[in-house]
Amino acid sequence: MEMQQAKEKFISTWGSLGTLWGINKAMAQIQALLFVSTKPLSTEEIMEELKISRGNTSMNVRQLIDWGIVSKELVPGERREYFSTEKDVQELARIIAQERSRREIQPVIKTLEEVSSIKDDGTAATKEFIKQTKALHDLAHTADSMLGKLVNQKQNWLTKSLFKFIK
Amino acid sequence: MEMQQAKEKFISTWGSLGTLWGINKAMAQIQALLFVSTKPLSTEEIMEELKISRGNTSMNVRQLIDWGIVSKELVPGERREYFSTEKDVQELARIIAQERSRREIQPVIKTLEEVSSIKDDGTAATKEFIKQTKALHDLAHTADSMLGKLVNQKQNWLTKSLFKFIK
DNA sequence: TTAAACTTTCAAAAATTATTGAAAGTTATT
DNA sequence: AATAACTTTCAATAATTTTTGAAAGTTTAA
Repeated sequence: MEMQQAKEKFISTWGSLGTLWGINKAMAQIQALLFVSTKPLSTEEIMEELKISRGNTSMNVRQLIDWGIVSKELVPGERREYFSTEKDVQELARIIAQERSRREIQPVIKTLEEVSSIKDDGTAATKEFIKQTKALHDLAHTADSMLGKLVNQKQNWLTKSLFKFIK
Repeated sequence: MEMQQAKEKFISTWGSLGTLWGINKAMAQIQALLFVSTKPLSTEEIMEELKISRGNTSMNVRQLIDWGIVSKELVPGERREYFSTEKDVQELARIIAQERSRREIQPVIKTLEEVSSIKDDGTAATKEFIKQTKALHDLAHTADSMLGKLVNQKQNWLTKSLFKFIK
């Protein structure tokens, strides 16, 4: 495979994987592009490479910044803004896990807590509802704490935890 | 909060959470409905409760069966089919993790392996590309193996691994 | 202060994804 | 074999999400 072809394949695969970590295609592709770039890129260059509009580029870059995985680079003497992404995969994974937890998992845990706390009126239906939503709440809470622990270990968290697990 | 209200809130929250585990709203809602039901439900009952069409119900139930989290229950002497979902949250989580890995993560790992194996032509761009995609491949591979290990522990896998980790 | 170089916003359009409902298919019963 | 009771399929439609592009906004420099 040629470099150009490999690059396109990588960007497109990473883009379609966006759903896995809850972001849209363009956002994931911009991140992918920056991730394999040797230097920060301008809006113009991103538009050009990915064949997307200025508006789309602007909005998605802003979102990536909001997620904390892309930052502005100011080149002295240059007017335009350049962007680069976190290059360390472990750090990247940490940030993504942390953000997904905060944005999606935690609100759901709150809802589960709420609905599992309704008054038990003694009917089988209510008993089942409380039992099952409580179980889900416990699981979600446990999984989220685990993620939290992992995520707070800056260095080699994944490898370390895998090692501990296998042991 | 009243039972009916709590149930609706639970089903709707679980439905919107569908994206988190990569399935659509109706599919997640059907699963949620079955999850808190005291008995298996027929297509008719699902349609009624969720206000969705017969076709939609049929297709999504079939997909849930395909995922391995819903099964047909045959009631003796009855013509119609009844459906129920896996009621154990840990088992449910295991199945979901396993399926997502198989359907989405593993194909991506394969692509990462492929694109990171291109010939190094000595340019900085190619070197960076290989380095970064290799790092991503390693991370994805490690994370997926970890998931695999967890997922193969039938009993209390999450709690166990959390315990080990904290230790 | 004005103009140039850039970024952001957002309503409209396009693309994608989900849903419907009726027809076709299947299975069990008489 | 015919009918009834169900399930599945799929083309059409609806809903949702993404993308565009041009106008508005901002910043820097002359």
